[in-house]
Amino acid sequence: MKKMTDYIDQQGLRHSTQREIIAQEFFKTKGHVSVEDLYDRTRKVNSKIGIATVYRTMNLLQDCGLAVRRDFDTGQPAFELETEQHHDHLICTSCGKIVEFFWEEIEKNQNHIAKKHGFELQHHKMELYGVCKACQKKPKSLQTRQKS
Amino acid sequence: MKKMTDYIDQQGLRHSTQREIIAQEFFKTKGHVSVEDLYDRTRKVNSKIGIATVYRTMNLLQDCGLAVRRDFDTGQPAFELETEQHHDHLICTSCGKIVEFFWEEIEKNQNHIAKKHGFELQHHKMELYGVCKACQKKPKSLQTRQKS
DNA sequence: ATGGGTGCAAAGCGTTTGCAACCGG
DNA sequence: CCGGTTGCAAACGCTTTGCACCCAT
Repeated sequence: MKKMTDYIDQQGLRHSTQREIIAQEFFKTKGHVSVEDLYDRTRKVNSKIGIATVYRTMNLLQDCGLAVRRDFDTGQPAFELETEQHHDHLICTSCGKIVEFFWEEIEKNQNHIAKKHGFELQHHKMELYGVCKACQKKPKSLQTRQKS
Repeated sequence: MKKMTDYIDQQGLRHSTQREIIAQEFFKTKGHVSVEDLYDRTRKVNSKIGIATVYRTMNLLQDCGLAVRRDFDTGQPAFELETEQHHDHLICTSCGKIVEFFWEEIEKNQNHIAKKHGFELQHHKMELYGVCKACQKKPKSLQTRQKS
């Protein structure tokens, strides 16, 4: 929160109630939020907030280094709090649940693979897709709800 | 090619010049093609082909198990020939070049990671982003052209 | 009072779809 | 001839933008 207000000041931007509400709702989130979710939740606080402002604020939060946008194969991007440590994700293809994990071997060896092919590595994306514990209990026929 | 005609017959679908042209152009591709590229190339063969037909044909090719759609963080999806062996990708963030690689450790251990979090693994996605050899020679300022 | 911020609606962009004409079997 | 296929344009879903109005500073 403070990081955002600092950024706003330092960039000569302005504070607004909308930004505060949206940021607050975003910080309240433990895991990952979609724009939709965030929009719905902010509307409960102030029903006049437009979706464009949610998009604009999320872009601002990314610029501050507070939010990261993740594009999983779920149809809609998810925002999470930026953390110091890189991590990857497990995504439930049934309910959309997202779990973070750290895999040391990847972090250690990704550079070798890149170098082997003449690439100078910048970053990577590792996503495991599967069915989470809770969804495994559902009948198979209800376990699908992927992007397409 | 034969696999497609077989599939068309067996599904009671029909053969058409458009499908043949598009499929042929797709098979001609060594690496990865975007819809745009494919559309441009098929138009050189028959300028009346519409983009909707390209989309429809690529969906058909996916249904036959001949094409795979890859959604990299490049802004536009790429289609590649379906292969027996799973592999992952290195993507040049400057020119968009795509290189395939196989990383045994990942294939072997991904299940452990998933199980550890209670997930039943279905598939994964591993992408390394960096700058390819050719692009490393360009001035740094020209090395970016990522999605956003 | 300035000029950035907001809401709304319109515009973008890539992809899909409805429909009438078309054509393969 | 029948029903799948095509091209075109319209519809879509998500995100961005233009603009007049609003409100921090």
